[in-house]
Amino acid sequence: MDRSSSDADATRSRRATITDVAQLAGVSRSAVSRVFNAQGGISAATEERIRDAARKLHWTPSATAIALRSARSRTVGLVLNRPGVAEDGDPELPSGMFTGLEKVLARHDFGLLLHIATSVEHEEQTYRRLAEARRVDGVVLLESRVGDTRFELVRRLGLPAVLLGTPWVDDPISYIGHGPRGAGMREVAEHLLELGHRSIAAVSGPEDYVESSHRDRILREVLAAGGAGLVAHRPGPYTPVTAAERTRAILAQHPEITAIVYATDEMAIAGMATLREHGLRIPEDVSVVGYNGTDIGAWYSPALTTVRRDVSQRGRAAARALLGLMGVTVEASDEEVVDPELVIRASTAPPREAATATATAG
Amino acid sequence: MDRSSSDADATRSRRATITDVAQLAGVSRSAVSRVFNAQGGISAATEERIRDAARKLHWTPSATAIALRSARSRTVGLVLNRPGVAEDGDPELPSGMFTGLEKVLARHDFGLLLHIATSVEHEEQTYRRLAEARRVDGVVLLESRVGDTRFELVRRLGLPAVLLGTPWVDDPISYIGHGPRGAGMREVAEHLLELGHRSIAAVSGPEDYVESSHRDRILREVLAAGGAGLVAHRPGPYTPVTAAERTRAILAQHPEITAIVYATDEMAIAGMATLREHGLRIPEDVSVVGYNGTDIGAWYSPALTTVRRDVSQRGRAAARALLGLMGVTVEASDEEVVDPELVIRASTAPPREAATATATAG
DNA sequence: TTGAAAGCGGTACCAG
DNA sequence: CTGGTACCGCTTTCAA
Repeated sequence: MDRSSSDADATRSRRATITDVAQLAGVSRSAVSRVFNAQGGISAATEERIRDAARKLHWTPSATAIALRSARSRTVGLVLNRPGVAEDGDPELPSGMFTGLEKVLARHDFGLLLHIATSVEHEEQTYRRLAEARRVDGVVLLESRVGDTRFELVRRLGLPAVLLGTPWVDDPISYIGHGPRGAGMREVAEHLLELGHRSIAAVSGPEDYVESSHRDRILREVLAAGGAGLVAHRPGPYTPVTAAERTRAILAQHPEITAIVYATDEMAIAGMATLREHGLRIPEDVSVVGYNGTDIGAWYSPALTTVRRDVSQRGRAAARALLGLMGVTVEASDEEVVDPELVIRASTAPPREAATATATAG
Repeated sequence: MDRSSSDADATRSRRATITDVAQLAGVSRSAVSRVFNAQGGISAATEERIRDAARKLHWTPSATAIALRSARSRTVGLVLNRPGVAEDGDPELPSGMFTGLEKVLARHDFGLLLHIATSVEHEEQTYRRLAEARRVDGVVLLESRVGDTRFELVRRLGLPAVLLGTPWVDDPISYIGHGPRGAGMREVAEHLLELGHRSIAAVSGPEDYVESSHRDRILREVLAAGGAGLVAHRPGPYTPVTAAERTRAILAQHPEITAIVYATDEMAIAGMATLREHGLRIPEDVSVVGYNGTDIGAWYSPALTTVRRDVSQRGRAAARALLGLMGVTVEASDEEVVDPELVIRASTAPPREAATATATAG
């Protein structure tokens, strides 16, 4: 009873269309359409018949037909730019962000179309294609870059867009910025200053990433104001391998540093491994701070001091903003924008000098 | 020259349609269609004019119109089932898999529609919606479960599907299985046996996940054949917190164990933290093995012994299989299916007893 | 080699 | 309150 029947069903029985429903209910297609678009003007009895028919036929309006008719696909595009994927790297996806985005989009019956690009050109090419083929009604832009040409591009394409980050120049694009507080770096700097660190290094993200350079700037400013210095600053891609390499370079040139701030938790972990290879203990010899990332750092030993940010919340905010731009009425959100939070764990401690000084003083 | 012109362009100039192109080229719409579908039967001169016109108008066929006309959306759906997302957990996305999938799909001009469900019911509901609204031409099923009802569901929905995993029962569904070799667990078991371990525990994934139970079974079998025992076996969700909890339970009940095999690298890291809390050294007192995951384990100290699997390759294979099912001719792939590979690092070593025995014997 | 016309599955305007 | 009908943008016979 099973082997062939299901196959046959799938092949034979054409899916029901609005016409089938109308016929079964004995009404016109317009009537069916009205019922399912809550336009009113249909008698209760008729509506009942129509809904019955639809239920019986398992009918749901075709998203494609609606898309054609309304010139809206109810889909949002997201292009992840991951250079290096070509070489089979397995880049981490910003998972929290996805869940945040998807949650809000799904609630409004929007889909999320994911693409992965391997270069800036490839990325822009992808937006262009998505827009021209009208596959999406809008896009979420990730990773704000210095010199970013995407705002201009999406505008030319007539594509509503929201940037998850802060634009590098004053630009009318909608964005979910990193907030006024320096994305948590102020707290990091203050924490290190309080502990007594004066020679600090940063292994940061790509130089042309707005957020990365913003974080560096805040770090540098607050440290300077506190009488300390960012003695070394090594930008680079967000990869553990780079972090290890940068850490080695810093140790070679600035053996005096007592703390290193990494751009991600993964990089911090790779950095700690490198520090250990050099016979340095954490946090006794060098304090280490991570950022964001998974909470895997909590399990590391020593547990990693880091900055936690609610990326999922940011994703939701971006989705709401984008829906608004696309003309969808979104429920007003009472959601607070939460500031990044410094999570102090065991990888930061007073530097040896300070500890000694204190001991001597005491 | 810019402030208003671009805005106006976006608002005013309706996007070009095939009719515009036809008019500009002085031909019929059919002619344009033929040119862009490589159907031949158009003189070189005409084709040239048509292409010129299209270029001038920046015209690209509308994906929605094509979708309606052809009854295919050129989109593949992927529903991630992440219970717990509701509570703001940030589940890791299987990134490598996505890049693998996307790469192949994009090459064939297919999009990847991502959804996130928070329960099995929600997940099935999502497939149903996607199918009924004809938003996708097929779906990729993740995480094969015991008692899985999705195969039956997608069949009923007439939705081509490929399971990334092995079905729990003999089922006609297409799938990219975990291979005959026990997904690398045979190697893990042999490695531990060779080192001399005899009392081994497993902190594995959810009991109703086919792959998890398969891995457990292989582990148990190979260990038994080698005269060792899987003395403790604690399934649970793939989370570090669970891993820590399970590790504590194992230590309490089976202090004699000398090695623990974890379901993921993240879990292994949490487990190692727990072992340390109990004053145990790794690998001197307890050997630890992870699985898959990011390569963050390489930077852990001690570097984590794990099983590496090319998930991106599996993603590509799934995409090719699915495209095939949907009637797309995919280039024959010369890609070898690579077996999971045991990566021996520093977290595994001979157990103390064995080490002593050897020393005594030597 | 090319054009005309009939849809694909809906929506919305206009009558009645 | 309900039905008829002209599209949305493209593909595909069928004729010419």
